[in-house]
Amino acid sequence: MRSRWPPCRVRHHRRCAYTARRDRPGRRTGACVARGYDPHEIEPRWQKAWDAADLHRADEEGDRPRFYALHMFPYPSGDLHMGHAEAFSLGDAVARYAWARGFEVLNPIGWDSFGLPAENAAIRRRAHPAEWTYANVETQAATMRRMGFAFDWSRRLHTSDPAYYKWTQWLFLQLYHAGWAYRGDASVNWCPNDRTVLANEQVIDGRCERCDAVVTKRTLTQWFLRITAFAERLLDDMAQLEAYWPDRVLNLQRNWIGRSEGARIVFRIEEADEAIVAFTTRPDTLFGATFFVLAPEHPRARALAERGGATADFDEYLDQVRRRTEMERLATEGRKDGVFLGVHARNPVTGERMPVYAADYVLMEYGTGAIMSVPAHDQRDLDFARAHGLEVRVVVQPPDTELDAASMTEAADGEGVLVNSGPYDELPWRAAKRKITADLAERGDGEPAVTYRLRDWLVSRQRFWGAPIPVVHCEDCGLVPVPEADLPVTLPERVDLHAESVSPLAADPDWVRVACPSCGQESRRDTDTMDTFVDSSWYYLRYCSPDRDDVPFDREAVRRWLPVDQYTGGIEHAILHLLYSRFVTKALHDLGHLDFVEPFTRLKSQGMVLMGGAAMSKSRGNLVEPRAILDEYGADTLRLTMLFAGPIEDDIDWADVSPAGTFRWLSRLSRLVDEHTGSGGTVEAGDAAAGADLRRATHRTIAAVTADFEQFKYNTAIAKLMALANAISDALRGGVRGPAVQEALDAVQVILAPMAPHVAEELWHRLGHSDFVLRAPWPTADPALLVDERRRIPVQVDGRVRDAMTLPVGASQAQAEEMARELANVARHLRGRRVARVVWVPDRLLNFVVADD
RNA sequence: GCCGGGAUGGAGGAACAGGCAGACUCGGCGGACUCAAAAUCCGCUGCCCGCGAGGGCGUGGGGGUUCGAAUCCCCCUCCCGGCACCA
Repeated sequence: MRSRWPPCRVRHHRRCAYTARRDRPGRRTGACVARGYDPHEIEPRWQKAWDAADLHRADEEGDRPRFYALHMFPYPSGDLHMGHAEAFSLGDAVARYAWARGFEVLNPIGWDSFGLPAENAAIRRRAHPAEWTYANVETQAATMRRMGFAFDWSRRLHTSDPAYYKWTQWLFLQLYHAGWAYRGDASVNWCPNDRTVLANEQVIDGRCERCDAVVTKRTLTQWFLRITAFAERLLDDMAQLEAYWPDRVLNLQRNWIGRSEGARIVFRIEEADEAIVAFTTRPDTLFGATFFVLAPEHPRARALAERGGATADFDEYLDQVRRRTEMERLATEGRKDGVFLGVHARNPVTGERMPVYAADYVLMEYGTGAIMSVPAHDQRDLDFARAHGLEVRVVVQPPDTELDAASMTEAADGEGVLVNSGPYDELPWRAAKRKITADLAERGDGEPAVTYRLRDWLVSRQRFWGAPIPVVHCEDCGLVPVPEADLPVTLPERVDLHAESVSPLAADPDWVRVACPSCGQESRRDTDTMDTFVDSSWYYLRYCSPDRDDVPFDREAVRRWLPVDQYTGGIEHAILHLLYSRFVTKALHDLGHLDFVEPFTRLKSQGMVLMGGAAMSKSRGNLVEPRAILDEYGADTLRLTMLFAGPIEDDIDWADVSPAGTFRWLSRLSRLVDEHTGSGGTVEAGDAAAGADLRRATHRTIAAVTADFEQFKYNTAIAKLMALANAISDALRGGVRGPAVQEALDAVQVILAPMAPHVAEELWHRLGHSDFVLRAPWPTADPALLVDERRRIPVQVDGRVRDAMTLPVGASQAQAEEMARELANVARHLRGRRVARVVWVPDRLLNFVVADD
């Protein structure tokens, strides 16, 4: 059907909403009818030009200062989502700003391309995981190019490439040789659905982080990395991150590491010639310990039960406990169960015999797996004592309440003064802690100790799509690491992912069979692959020299670029990825491979992108995809909308923002430039004072916006650019022409370029420049233009603003008062009242304080 | 329970370091242009009283410090994030 409207005359893309509207009249129109602003023409054109000039390649030579801008690399699960769009918009703004500030910038990109989703997709599609993975990588790469991100594509990497995971395996062997990778039995988290073990960090509320299945415990022999050996340094080195990382992230890591100070105390078992060590943070309550509890999995528990004649009870309890899921275990909180082992531990200070129990409220993984129980001062112990009829004895008297041991239901776990504690009576609890610990140490019955909540990092995965653990199991030689020369241990090209009983690699006998590197006899490869967080724990090093096949990273290049100057990424990686990377960096440092101990000097985390208050998802029907926005408005609008929405660390609700509004502004800016360049000549035809006002506005904006960029406050930076654009518009309307306008528009483009690079580039060229805007130096504010000649001073009477006056800067109080008293409204409020005092804040405010008498 | 962060117009948010609360944007209302619509441009837009000049109230609630508090102090409510049978 032929439209009765004339066709849009403006040269623009067919997706322009004007056209779309004619085709589909019911459709709510976007703003895309702007004369002169056609992102669908501008954006590809400049992307091509940048590529042709190799503009974003990081130069290894040259003597400009270097800046490593890194954004967390994506996992290729389909196309980029809105979260990626925001995150990379931030990362790209950081990188482009660094360029403008004169740095040589490294802004690389790659993919975290190993992982379980590829395997699940492969099972559904009966294809190799690589197929799905690399197809998604290409999709994401294409969208990134449309977004116009200034990546150095020549350094692109994928963790699933053998050329990369060869060095992930090298890293594993480095840790192994240093004794920081070990195989151990442990009660581990097992996801029955994904049929693999999980790291502690991947279990959320007793469920699998990935698939939400209820996690159970299994005792298996697995590979661990000894991150706990670095716990103290992971805490201590936060000192150097404090000013540069979000407090929130450091706080999360501190919580996660969970350092607690206390003592290890030795308790001798009455009926056996042995001693069990317990960890406590409250050695001051030792006189109140009335029983003793072991974790059911404690290595000595069964032997003690045997000695106490409680074997049957113990076995039954252990069996019951083992069948519990984590969730069931937690559900027993408050109604403690456990079993008496028939033996007694001697309290080293009171000499009393304390019954020994096994109960699963004591965890084998924490402390020593054994505790002294002080029911009066620990809620869990009190619950247990009440359930089992055990004695409660108050030994720390809190300052404000009277405790009754017989009836108390809430343990007093706070401060107080010692009672019922022999020689320690009347000591404040903190002093008693130190004293009792010291006395025990002197007698050999204990020592000060620190325990961490952090566990060693479980890295074995019984999955296919990951880096194989480069170890051979030989009957004679035991564990034999694969020699470095034989790396990488590559994945088999064909794989059956449907094997139910064993992991995919174990199901491939040809792959498993290998000659022992040590003795040559037929042996078996380790069939586990590594947690993908191992892959991502060192990728920032690989970007320095991604093509080297003889070393994981070129030491000189690492020296040139690292540590990362500015790392950006999602808060969801506050613990896992960031903690692992910090650990690996420290380990490689200690092994002499790096000369720094923290990989990321500065960190900024962006918030999430929501839609209607909820996470976007296809099933929820609130999914907005970057491509849709790109199609309608282009990359600059999408990027700028994200950055304008609010502080970058806050969540964005897409329902609250307006890409149409952003698009309108870019169109307006574009028209402003055209209006200026078409206004003819560079003659200052306008009012000289108005021109000077515009120049002051320009320089004030430069100064303020620069401060904003330094603090990642892009939302306010954009607001200030908008305000300057309004000022330019007013100036043009007021007849101002020429250099003042040119200067203002130039500044806007250079400042806008990190956030909306295509339109800034286009307008920069329309303004008469021939080189790329990326090569233009960041504008500097002229201090002389930051000072006002006159200022508007509010006048208050008794703290309430009654009027305002304009005074020259530096005016005296006398001048100000004189002028203020003549203001009609001020005079009115002062009439008949006595001025008791005048507050004069030079160049800011005048306040008459009146006395009513 | 412990640790951390919040609460400002209809919405997102702004306010250096205690000094005109609400920048900038979205939305809304009115006007110009148009046969009409879109787009564009101009103006208004915290609430209440008032024709107006102007006045009162106002940054989750209550108290305090101060000439002056969104901002500092104390108490409280609610929201978000993390940790949590961790001895």
